[in-house]
Amino acid sequence: MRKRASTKRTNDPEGMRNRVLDVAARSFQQLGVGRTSMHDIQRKAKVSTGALYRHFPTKKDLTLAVIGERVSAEVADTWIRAIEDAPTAGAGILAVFQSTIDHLEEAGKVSGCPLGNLALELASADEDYRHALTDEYQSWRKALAQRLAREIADGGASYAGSDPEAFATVVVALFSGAMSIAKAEQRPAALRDCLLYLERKIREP
Amino acid sequence: MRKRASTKRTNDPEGMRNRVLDVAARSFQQLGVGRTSMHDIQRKAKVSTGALYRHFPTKKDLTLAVIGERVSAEVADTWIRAIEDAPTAGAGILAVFQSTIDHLEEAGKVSGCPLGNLALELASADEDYRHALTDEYQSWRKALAQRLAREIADGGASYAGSDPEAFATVVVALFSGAMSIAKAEQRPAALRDCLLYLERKIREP
Amino acid sequence: MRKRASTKRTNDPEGMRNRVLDVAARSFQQLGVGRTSMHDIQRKAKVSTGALYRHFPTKKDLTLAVIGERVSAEVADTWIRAIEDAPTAGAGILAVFQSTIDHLEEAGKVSGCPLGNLALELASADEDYRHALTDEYQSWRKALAQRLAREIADGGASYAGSDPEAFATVVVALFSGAMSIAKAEQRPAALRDCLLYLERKIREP
Amino acid sequence: MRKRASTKRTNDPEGMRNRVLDVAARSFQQLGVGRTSMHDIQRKAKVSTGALYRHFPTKKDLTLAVIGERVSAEVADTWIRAIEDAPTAGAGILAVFQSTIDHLEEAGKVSGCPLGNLALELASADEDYRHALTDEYQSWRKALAQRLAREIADGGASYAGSDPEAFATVVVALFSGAMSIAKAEQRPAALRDCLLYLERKIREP
DNA sequence: ACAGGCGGGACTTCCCGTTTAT
DNA sequence: ATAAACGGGAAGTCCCGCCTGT
Repeated sequence: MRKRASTKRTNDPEGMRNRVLDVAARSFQQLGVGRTSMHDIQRKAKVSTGALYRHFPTKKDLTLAVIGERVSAEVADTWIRAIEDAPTAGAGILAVFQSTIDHLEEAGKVSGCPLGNLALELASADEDYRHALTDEYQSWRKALAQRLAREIADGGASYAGSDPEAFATVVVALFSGAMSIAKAEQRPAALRDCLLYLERKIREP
Repeated sequence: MRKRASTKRTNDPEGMRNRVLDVAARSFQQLGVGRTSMHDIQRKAKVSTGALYRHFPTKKDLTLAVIGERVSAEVADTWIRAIEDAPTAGAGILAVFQSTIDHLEEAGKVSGCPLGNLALELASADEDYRHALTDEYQSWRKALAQRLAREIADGGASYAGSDPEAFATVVVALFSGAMSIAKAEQRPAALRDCLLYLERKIREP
Repeated sequence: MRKRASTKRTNDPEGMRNRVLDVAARSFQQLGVGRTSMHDIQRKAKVSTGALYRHFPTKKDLTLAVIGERVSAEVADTWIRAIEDAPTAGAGILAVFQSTIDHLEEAGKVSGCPLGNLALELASADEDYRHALTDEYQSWRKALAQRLAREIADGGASYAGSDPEAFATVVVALFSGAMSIAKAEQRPAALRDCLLYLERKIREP
Repeated sequence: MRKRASTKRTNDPEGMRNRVLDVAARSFQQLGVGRTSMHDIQRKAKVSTGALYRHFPTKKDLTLAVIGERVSAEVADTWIRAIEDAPTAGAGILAVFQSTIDHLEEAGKVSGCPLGNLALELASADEDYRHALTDEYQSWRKALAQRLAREIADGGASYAGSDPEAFATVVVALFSGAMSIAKAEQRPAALRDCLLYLERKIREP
């Protein structure tokens, strides 16, 4: 009862895995996990069912891999490195808001914060998702808080008060929330309002 | 204790409609729209298929009704009335954060902001949803901004700067974002951090 | 985790079932059962997985339905009616051979005898298939044998000897075997040889 | 009883090849090519994957080898030699039918004609298969036709008419077709009917 | 008005033929 | 030469939103 069709095949597990993760990350970001079917991923990544399920036995496995390998990297690239490379924590924060606004305007549409999207969609679904997502939030806030703490110790960053952790949370919440509103409205106005507010607080505390 | 002069018919269209909306709103909030099935709603609201579809011909109709009638009311109850009834806008904002934290601790679990949940899930799915949701965000910010504007005109609310609209957005973003984090972490710590920050800014500007 | 997409739908169980059977019968005949996938059938019949499996829970169910409703009808149309309508059994037999050859030449390819194809492929796979297939062979031979018996009783059809059953089997075997060879060779030469032989036997016994 | 002067290596390439062909031929005959997996063959022939693929890089190669070396030999043994060794072509034909019936009754099951089975399964799949299979049919008919031609030239075999080629085809078709029916019915009745018919035609033309 | 039928499609399991690391 | 990994794809289960005969 089997069909045999012989076309040449090449084994490239690493490339295959990456292709799937890329496609999945992109679709999860734009449509959400629920609206992305495994079949869509197969088609867009040009991967067969067998190959897909060899690397990611369930959709959950794939989703967790996207969170741990792609969303995580995106948070690191967008926020953590930016914060660390900036002259001051405050300058880094403002820079990220500004560059996010620029990107959104270029793109012409707002698909939201990769981490925030998944957090809202998956947090109530499953403990494993929740843990993976809190880990990402933790890294994000920790990177911010550590930089702030250093500056506070050096007598700077007075806008953050004496509690760098709390202020890090405020920044993360502000960004996540503004992104939610921006996504609903499909325009970055909310982000711009928050940037304005932060500029005032950071530059003239 | 007396029997009401009621008709023979056991039907109660209005009551049924409300029952369905209640069940749906609750489930949408806790599981999301996608994970809530019409069958579940039927069962929990004790309504038959035909009766349900008489009132809400499609799931989309039901969802829009939940947004326009239930989520809207929740935003009004939780934020708009609280802001208007409080002695000052600032006090109102702090009170809402505080009471939200109290509620979450009582409930022992965090299902997130009703509006934020739906916004993230539905915004990218359909224009009709998006419009209904932005309307809610607008009302929320507008109520805040108007109160702030009044106080600024009276020489108060200096923490809000000169732009009440922008500060309103900041508050909404802060609340939404903190709720996202709180939902992911299943604890209201992020809200508490934000409350702390706001207290400092509002009380000693 | 569900996607909802609303496109209009129409319920037509009967039409759907027939569309599937048509497509399946055609593909089973041309490619064989084993080389026809349920997915192929879905695509060609423009039927969704759910709809397909509602009508035919397994591939076996579909295959048995094709045998009992389509192959059966084809045998009836091609052989049984032709035999009954012909002036004599012999004339009928020759006519079927001739018209088969004509059809094959027109088509330019030989996909074999619908019943024979399935018989060879499925007989060793499963008892249920076997029974369904033998039933068809029986009807075919029975129709031939009865016609022959009538003519023998009337003093005709001397070429068939005194045993109409055995001669019916010979005709069926001759046709099936010639079709096998014709399919392998992709030309109707074998059928023509058999027709020649039968003509000689029937016309000048 | 003496030990053979053999090499250290336990390998026996020729023997392995034969073992594989035997196992494959047997399984192809009983289950068909499609229902026979390379893994089954490996296991039954006690050969490792690599060893198998050294001799037969693809399943197609193996299948063609089975056709060209095993099926071919079976046709030669069963029909061609029998025809040549018999006192007359007619006697040979009858003998083959008879011995086939005897074998089937002994075996208690009917797996069909090795050539016919493969022909039906593979003819429509691939040109290479088709050619290999038509070659076998050709040899079979040719052997029959040549013997008949000799006898006709000697004034015998009047039952075959003047066209030995056509009658050879009739015999082959009759055998193949009867085998199909016998396989479907799992009893050699159809073959017996055909034998009866042929006896009458050949003995008392 | 209602229960059950219908069509839609997502997800997963299974196994097969082939390739590759060892 | 061997066993394990790999990519391909068929078959099936499940449930959902919607429609319809009674």
